[in-house]
Order: sequence, then C-alpha cells, then structure tokens
Amino acid sequence: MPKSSLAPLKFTHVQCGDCPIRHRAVCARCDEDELSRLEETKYYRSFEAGQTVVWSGDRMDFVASVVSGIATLTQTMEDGRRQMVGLLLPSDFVGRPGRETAPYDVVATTDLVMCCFRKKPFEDIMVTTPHVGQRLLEMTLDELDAAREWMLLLGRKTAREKIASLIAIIARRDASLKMAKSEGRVVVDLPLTREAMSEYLGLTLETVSRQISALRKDGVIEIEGKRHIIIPDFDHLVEEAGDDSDGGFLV
Amino acid sequence: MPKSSLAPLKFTHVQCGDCPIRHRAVCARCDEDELSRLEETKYYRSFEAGQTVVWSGDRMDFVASVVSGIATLTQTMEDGRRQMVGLLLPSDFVGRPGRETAPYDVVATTDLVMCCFRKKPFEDIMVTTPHVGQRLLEMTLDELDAAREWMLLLGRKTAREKIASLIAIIARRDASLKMAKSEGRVVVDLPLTREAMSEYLGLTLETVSRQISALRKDGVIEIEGKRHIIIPDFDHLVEEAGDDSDGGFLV
DNA sequence: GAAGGGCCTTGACCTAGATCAATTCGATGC
DNA sequence: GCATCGAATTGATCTAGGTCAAGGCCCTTC
Repeated sequence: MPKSSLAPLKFTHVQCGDCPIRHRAVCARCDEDELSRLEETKYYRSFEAGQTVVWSGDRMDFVASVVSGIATLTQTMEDGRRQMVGLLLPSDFVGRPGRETAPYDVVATTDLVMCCFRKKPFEDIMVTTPHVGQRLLEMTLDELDAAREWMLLLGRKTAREKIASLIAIIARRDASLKMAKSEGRVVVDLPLTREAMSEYLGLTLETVSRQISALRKDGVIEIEGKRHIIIPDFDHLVEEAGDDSDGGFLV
Repeated sequence: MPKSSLAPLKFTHVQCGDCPIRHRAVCARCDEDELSRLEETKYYRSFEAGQTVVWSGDRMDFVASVVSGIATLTQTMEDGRRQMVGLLLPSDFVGRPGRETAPYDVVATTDLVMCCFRKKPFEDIMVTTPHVGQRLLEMTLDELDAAREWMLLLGRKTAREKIASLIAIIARRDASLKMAKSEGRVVVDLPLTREAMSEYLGLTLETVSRQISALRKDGVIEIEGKRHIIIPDFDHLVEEAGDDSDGGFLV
C-alpha cells in the first residue's frame, strides 16, 4: 500500500486540544507557539443528523476537521440529480484556503461535531508555518487519489461491484480507526442510508437494496438489522469489488 | 467563477527557461537563486503518440509539467476495463512528491513533450522554498475540484450530457490557452480519439460516436473531418451539458 | 396497541446504453 | 489509381439498471 508522506518530514496525528479524538488538521512538528495560535481561533460546531452544514454557493469562512459523526459533500444538478463527491469520516478535513464559497453542499449524515478554524487566521498560519501547508498538501493528494479510485468505480464498475467496493472502503476506514478486525471476519456498521449509498455510487436506492440482498444471498455478507454487516471473508468481498491487489486504499 | 489563489501571495505563470510555452510548475515569486536550482535538475522528455510514459505500479522518480501535447492518466481493471482519471493539457502537472510508484498509467495521447524535474531535488526545493509547495497545493486543490465535477459527470449524467460536457471542457481549456473565442462561435480541435473520449466519459466508443452524431443532427455542433468541431452557440452546448451556471470550470 | 412515518425490500416493466457486426471514411504507401 | 489499415459510423439486438408501485419492518407517539 503506497503510503503518502513528504519524505523529509514526519507528520503524525496529534491531539487537537480538547478534541475527543486524535485528528489530522495540524502537524506534530508545530511548536507550542504555533499550536497555541491555532488554538485561539478554534471552535466547535455540532449538527444533527440531516442538517446541512453549508449550502453550495454559500460563503464558507472556515475550514474544519470532523471530530465525530459523518458528513458528505454532494453536488446537485438543477433537476435534482445528486452525486456525492466526498465522504468525511472522523479526522477528515473540509474547506479550502483561498476559496470564498463552497462548491457543493456539506451535509451532516449522522449527528456531527466539527472542529473549525476561521479561514483568515488559518491562512495566515499556513503562510507563516510551512508544516501546516505541507500537511494539507499531503492530505489533498490523498483525497485526489481517493477521488480517482472513486471515478473508476463510477465509470466502470457494475452495481454489484460498486456495493462491494463501498462496503470494503467503509470496513477499511473503520478498521484503521479502531483496529477491530479479527482475522478475516470483519464487522461493520454502515453509517449511511440506502439513499446516501446510492448517491455515493451513482445508482438508485432500489438497485442498492437489490444488490445488497444479492450479496447476502450469495454469502458474501451477512446482515443483522438494516445497517449491521458481517463480512465472513474480507478477501472474497474485495474480489467482488473488482479491485486489483490492494484496491481503493482510502475513502 | 471561483478563482483559486492563496490569499496573500500572487502566483503567475512564468517562462520555464527554454520551454516553448509558459507553464505553471514554478512560482513567479521565486528569486533567481531558487529558480536556478530548479533549472539545474530540469530536463525534457519527448514521447510519440500512443507511447506509455509510466506504467501503473512502476517507479516514478520525477515530477513533470506538460510542455506540448496531451497525456492521460488511466486506471485499468484486471479484465481490461479502463477509466481515464486525468487529462493533462499543456501547463498541467503530474507526479506526487513523497510517492514512490505511479498509481495509474500515464500515456501520451498525442506527441508529447514534458519538462521533468528529478523527484528528490524537487522535494528538497519544496521544503526550503514554501512558494513551490503552496503553488502545488493550489494546483492540487484545483485538480480535486475538477475530479469532483468529473464524478458528477460519471455518476449522474446521460451519454448526451457527457459528450456535451467534454466538448465544453476542452473548448474552455483551449480558449483560455489561446484566447481564440470569437463571440459565441467557438472552434475546437478534439485532441482525443473516440476511444479516449469513451474512457474519459465511462461510455463505449460506439455510444460516443452516436451521441456526437446526434448533437450534430440537432445543430448543437458542426463537424469538419473527424476532429474539428464548430460550436455555433456555446451557451446552448453548456445547456446540453446539464451544468448549472458556470459549470465545470477546469479540466 | 393502534396509528403514523421513516426506511427498506421486492416485483413488474421499460429504456438507455452495451454488445456484436457490418460498412464507410480517410490517410499512407506503392 | 489501388490496396491497406486504423478510426469512425451505423444498424440490430440484448440487458443492466432505472422507474413505478406495492408492501413490510421497526420505531415513535399517543
């Protein structure tokens, strides 16, 4: 798995003040002074499931990192067709220095807490503190890789492969967060409704439902309730996803 | 149109030594010393149409900027299904500091000249010269935006809308390069085969051909030869593309 | 415990685009 | 001028996934 990091620098996840989890918005190499300048401009915002954080076209005067919960970035066409273009799990970053308005809707899919920095001070710190910019570059390059993997999924995979891919992606992210993978057998709680899954995959929710049923019938996955999924053989799932070797390595 | 630039810095396109065209690999603010260090590690490589620059999985020990011609980034599944994930026109950048191997094929679609920098020295300059990293971040963010626009196209647009979008995207890029737009009526030379277009759009080449014919029959475009396209009414084309307002603003 | 309302599933049918199969066009070489 | 070869078009058919519609499941609220 190609791990990304700017060669001569070591970045690690650091505790963000009183954030409940470790996240990646800042750089471990920043000295106390730099960190405390970031601290000053920091604040938290909470959203309920379903709430829209920012509307496409709205002014967005902050950058943020997800503390808990899930948010999605979604583009909408005039006639209402929707395509998810980003899925933000805890530790992921949103926002773009140098951009005034959001180019897509940011929606809280579950209850959500974000750690925000006002954009202007954050940009200043980026200029005076190269680490932060370099960390951000690294994260943006990762996101670009993920977007390209996602493009392959949207353009060329079958509905069944799309579903298998999504479950594998979420399982991998989940596992890497809480390291709860018990040798082959993996358990995931889908954090998305069928509709959100369809927006991620470029399908209708009916097709999502049908293909999940098909994967269940074929023994690739087991389902408890509606969201709790057991993957008896992770490699088998990855095969169904049509990925080569290590396949989509990031969300 | 949301223009991206890191607020407090001004970047402009600068002549890259003896490059025949202005490109964006370096920053106008770099002083002579910094530029000359970049100059030292710079070299040119030429490829014929159809040649592969780098194979997916190969070592890639350089970063590069396209001088002339067109290159594509393409992902391939084991069974041969292919999806283009990047289209590099003159002035575009490839390569990723901190990554050893290429995650996709880079192919010269036309005869191609690239201006390359060996990766190691380039990374060193990135660390010592924040401008370069900041410029690269800005470019990467633009690419991410473009990728997300592309995801909407792949996931939700009809074949006709996809074709119209692609022609509009190329026309815009072309026009912004040589400013040759004569009020409404726009002329483009498609730099891609029908097959390459199908790999860009997630379609088959037959569907591409049929939809181009349909757009011609409906008067949205006129065609001379196979590649030369005249757009009598650019706004009409954009309408057909299904984009809202200014739509896909970058390739 | 009945009623309502999100979600989700399943079925019956339809259509956009894929697939398979000829041609046709146009450049290149002899 | 003719043969050749790759790129593009066009036609005939098939099918994966979309659309429309009817329930089912489960959780809340009264």
